Amino acid sequence: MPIDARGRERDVADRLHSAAIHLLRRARRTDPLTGISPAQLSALSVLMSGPKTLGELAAAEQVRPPTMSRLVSEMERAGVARKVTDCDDGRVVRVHATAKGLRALDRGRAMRIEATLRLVADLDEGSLGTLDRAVAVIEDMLGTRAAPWRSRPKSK
Amino acid sequence: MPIDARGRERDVADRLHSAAIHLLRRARRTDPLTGISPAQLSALSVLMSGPKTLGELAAAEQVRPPTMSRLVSEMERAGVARKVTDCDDGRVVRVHATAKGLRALDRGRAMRIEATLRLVADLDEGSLGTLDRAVAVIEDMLGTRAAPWRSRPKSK
DNA sequence: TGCAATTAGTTAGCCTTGCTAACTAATATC
DNA sequence: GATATTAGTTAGCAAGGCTAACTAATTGCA
Repeated sequence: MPIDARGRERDVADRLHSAAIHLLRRARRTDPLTGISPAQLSALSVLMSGPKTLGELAAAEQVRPPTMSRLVSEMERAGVARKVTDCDDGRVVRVHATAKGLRALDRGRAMRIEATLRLVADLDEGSLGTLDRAVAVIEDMLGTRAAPWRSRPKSK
Repeated sequence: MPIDARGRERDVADRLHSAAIHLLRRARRTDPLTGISPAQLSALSVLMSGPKTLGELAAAEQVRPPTMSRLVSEMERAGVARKVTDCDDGRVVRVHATAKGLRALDRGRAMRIEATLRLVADLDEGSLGTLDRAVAVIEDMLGTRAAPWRSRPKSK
């Protein structure tokens, strides 16, 4: 199918992309208050389901290994994560969230979500349901399950 | 209403936020191919509906004036935008997209959207409809109408 | 066994894009 | 005409992407 025949899909893709940009720009404004950076917070949320190797973490976060390497090093300096070299394979690094990290996640997450929450809180039940379903569609689409903080065990 | 009573809203806000992050990380991977940066592309899309002052542009893009000032200067250097000092008020700078800028927008936009489109294209009709409605909800929520490239004149 | 290939992660160095603080220049106000 | 105020800019910082090139560990095979 030629791509130009996909008017509807293109329109949705376009507006979805734009909406994501503006949503994040809005949410980002509260970041300086949390004491933990967005990228760290996102990585911590992945670690909540258990330790991950650096590579797994990079893949989950859809960034390159060097990016994750630096991020994790900063997280270790900040005391929110710990790097543990694997016993069996000396190359792999397992990254654990520390107790401090988990606490920071709770705090930071709450603050970051707050901005989005303030928007969402004004919606009627129908709109909320629409968003809910759409997010599920996106999660499936990307193969990323949103961070499994709730009753949503990570299967991947 | 205490914030902890908002379980549903919080869950949606949380996952929406996370979905937006991962969606953009995915789309961003094509950026190096476009020859134009994401921020420039987004700004150009705003300019498509006509010239804007630098301040208006900053507000539309939800960034601070210095950020937009630099971005526009780079866009001018790249030949995709032009700054014109207002005749009546020598302080204000009107930013215009150039023809080259509009062409770049078409090209760049196409490439960026392509990544999202590839995801969206596999959805069934129902999921697509869900996304469509959700995006409309988000646009209303943020007061941002997605860039009016299509049949969606900017009213604001 | 020992050496080559592969794999995981790191280091170095670059770029973009946010920000605040402090500035300039133009306008508005009194 | 002196003083606000307003629009934008400059300077300087930080986060967080990337690639290229490296180290160290493991695998695999001759």
